[in-house]
Amino acid sequence: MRMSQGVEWALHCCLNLAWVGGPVPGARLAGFYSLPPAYLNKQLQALVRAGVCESVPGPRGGFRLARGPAEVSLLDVVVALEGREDAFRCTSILGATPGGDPTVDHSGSCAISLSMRAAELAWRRELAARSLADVAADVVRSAPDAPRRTRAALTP
Amino acid sequence: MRMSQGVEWALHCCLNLAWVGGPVPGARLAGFYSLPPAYLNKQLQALVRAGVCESVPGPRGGFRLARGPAEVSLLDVVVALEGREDAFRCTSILGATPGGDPTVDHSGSCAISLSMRAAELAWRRELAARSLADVAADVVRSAPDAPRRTRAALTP
DNA sequence: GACGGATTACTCGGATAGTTCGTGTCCGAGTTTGGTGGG
DNA sequence: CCCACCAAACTCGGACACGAACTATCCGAGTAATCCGTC
Repeated sequence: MRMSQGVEWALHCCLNLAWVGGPVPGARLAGFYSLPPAYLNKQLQALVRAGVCESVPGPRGGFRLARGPAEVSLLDVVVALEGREDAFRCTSILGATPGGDPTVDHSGSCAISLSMRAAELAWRRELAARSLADVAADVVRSAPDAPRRTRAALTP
Repeated sequence: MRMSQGVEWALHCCLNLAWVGGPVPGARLAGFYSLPPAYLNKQLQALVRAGVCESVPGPRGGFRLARGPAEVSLLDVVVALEGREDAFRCTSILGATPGGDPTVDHSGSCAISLSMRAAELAWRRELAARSLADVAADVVRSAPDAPRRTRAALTP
C-alpha cells in the first residue's frame, strides 16, 4: 500500500501557491523542487479537475488555489490524486462461501469490512481536520521567513 | 492507493482459524471462499513470516493462529501483508529547494510529513485497538451460528 | 500620442512509452500418517 | 499382540510468468501579452 508520490508534490505545491497567491507556472514549481515538469503538470491537472486549483492559460498564467488556504483540507488534495475510493475494498467475499448469496453486497454487514472502514474513516477525519492554513501556520512557527523566501523564489 | 486484496483474504481466514482452533489446510480455506489456492497460500506464508500464524506440515497439517484471537490485532494482519512502511513517504523534497540541504532527512521537520504521519497514526491506532476476538464477537452478535457453520465447513 | 490588429511566445491539456509492483501459477522439499512385516 | 520400518500421500515453501497501475515524457490547442503600423 504505497501512496502516489504525486500527493507529496501536490501538497508542497499547494502550500506554495497559498503563499504566493497569484498564478505560478507548473514549470517553475517543478524547477523549485527539481522535479520532472511534465509529470508534475499531470498532478496539477488532477487538482484542477477536483476543483482545488484553477489554471490560467497564456503568459503570466499558471496554477493558483481555487479557494482560500483555510478552505482546502489535506483530504481534498489526497482525494484529488488518489480518488475517492477506500484503500480497503470489500469484494463481497462472503458471497462465495457455501450458502452465501453472490448477488447481495456484504460490505454493510461484514464485520471485517466495517472495522476496516471505521479505521479509514479515522484517517480521513484527521486529514479533513487539517487545512493548508493550519500547515502553513506550523511552518511559519518553525521558519518565519519561509513564506517570504518561497514567494521570492517563485515570482520573477 | 489500493490495499492488497490479500489483506481481505487474510483477515477472513484468520477469523475462521480462530473459530476452528486446529490447523486448516490452505487449500480448504481457498475452496471455502472460491479463491485461487496457490495465491492464498502465498498470503498465508506472509502471515507465518510475521508470526501471526503457524504452519504445520504433513497430513492433518495446515495453518493455525500462533496466538489467541484476542492477542491478534487487525493491524498485525495488515502489517504482515503490506509491510511496516507508511503509505505516505517523505522523500525529503525540501532538500532539493534552493538553499536546502539534500543530505539531511526532513521527515521530522517537514510540517506536511508530520501531518500525514499523524493521520496514518490515527488509522493504525484504530486497527491496533480491534482484535480478531472483537470482530468475532460482532459476527456472533449478528449471526450466532456462524462459528458452528464455519467449523463444520472447514473440518472433514 | 493613441488605437487596432496581427504576431509571438508562453501556458495548459491530453495522448503516448517505460518501469515497478501486485496478481496468479507452478513444481519441489519436508513431514506426518498409515500400512506392513517381523518379533 | 506389540513394535519398528517403509512407503505413500499430503502439506507447505520458494521460484517463475502475466497484467495493471504508477512513473515519465512528448507535442498540440488555446490564450494573453507584446510589437508594429496606422490614424
